[in-house]
Amino acid sequence: MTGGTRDRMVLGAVDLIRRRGLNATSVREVVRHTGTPRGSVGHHFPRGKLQLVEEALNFAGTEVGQPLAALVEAHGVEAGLRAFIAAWRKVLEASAFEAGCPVLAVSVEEFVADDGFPNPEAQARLLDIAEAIFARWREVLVQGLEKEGVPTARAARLATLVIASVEGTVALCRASRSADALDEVGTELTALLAGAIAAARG
Amino acid sequence: MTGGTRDRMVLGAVDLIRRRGLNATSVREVVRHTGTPRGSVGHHFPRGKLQLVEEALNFAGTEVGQPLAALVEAHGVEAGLRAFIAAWRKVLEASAFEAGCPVLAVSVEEFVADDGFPNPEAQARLLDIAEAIFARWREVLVQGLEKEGVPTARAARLATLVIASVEGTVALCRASRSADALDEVGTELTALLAGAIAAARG
DNA sequence: GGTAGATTATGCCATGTGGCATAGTCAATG
DNA sequence: CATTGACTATGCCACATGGCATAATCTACC
Repeated sequence: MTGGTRDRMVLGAVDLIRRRGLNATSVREVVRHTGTPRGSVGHHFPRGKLQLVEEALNFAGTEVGQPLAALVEAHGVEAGLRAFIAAWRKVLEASAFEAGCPVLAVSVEEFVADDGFPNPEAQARLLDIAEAIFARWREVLVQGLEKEGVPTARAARLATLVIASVEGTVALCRASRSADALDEVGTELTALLAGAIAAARG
Repeated sequence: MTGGTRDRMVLGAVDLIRRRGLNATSVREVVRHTGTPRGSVGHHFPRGKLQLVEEALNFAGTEVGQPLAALVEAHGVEAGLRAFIAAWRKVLEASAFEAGCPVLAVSVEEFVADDGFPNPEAQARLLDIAEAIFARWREVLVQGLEKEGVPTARAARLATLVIASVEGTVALCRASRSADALDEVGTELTALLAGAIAAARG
């Protein structure tokens, strides 16, 4: 099933949105980039570009969230944080700092339809998806922290901080074309979580 | 001098990039949006859209950095952090969570020229500017922290964390159309800085 | 008043875009 | 082997975009 035209299109959309952002990613470019038949777009995605982007977002969200959840479950939040950061470093370095997080990209842009106008409904759909993805990632961390004894309110704040700061750091790294910021943020977040867990135990 | 055509264009570009992002912001839209003469674009910005965007970025960067530096200088890092967060909350709430940080937007997109192709040189110029802006903001915090006795290395890490997490949080807030994440992150960052300063004193 | 330079008005161009319609191809099934 | 439905090929549309060229208009300043 993988390798089908449809999947290649979704994958290609993820990759292009990662690099160029939402509006700079054209359906035609996805098609060129993936060597996929142009005429099949309307067949596989009857709702057009919006549907393609929605599926790309959900795919990317799961691709990150699934392993994260498994790792936190198996080895705890701290291991999860390390893996989360390591995964983003890999995305950055493997692309010479040209690729980032597609969910962030969508959160920061406004979807402009083919008529050149923003479409409030479409925009709301995309933001709903982005919000849900971030929420899922966050929830994984919240539960991991609670499992370590961190009180709910604190766990919630820390989880938000982790997601927000890592996403922000990935953007900073793209701007500076360097992973240094990831190291700095990783160090502080690691210590912060360790401290919160230690405090919960004491 | 303020209110001139040129300045209105730069201001308009800042506002549109804030909301729509880099590539969804067209020069023509800036012109429409500001009631500014279309024919003057080439006159005031001979290097075209790229130049407009460059100036918009630098303007936005200074608009944030200047007050931040003044506040940190006058009342310390913790006051600076509070103001930094409050400023972003204002941007978010005043726009119904439709506006964010233009520097972040540029960091996350790839500039695509009018021929439909990305231009490596142009992209590098924009990233250089974004990097410099983030670096300036960060430097303000670093110096503020050092002034409170926080060791250089730690101050650097904390400053990066603050910039990255607030930028990330603004994006999260756009996705969730709520300022809740800003509260959570603000609480944690405030405590973190206070702790680092207290530790430096003790 | 007139003249030079800065500013604006307006139209054109090549090109890209998303969506669609029509027609063609292919594979599985009867 | 024929037929049916999924998939693909290709061209077209209306529209937007950035840049430019030419002409008109303002605005000092002499």
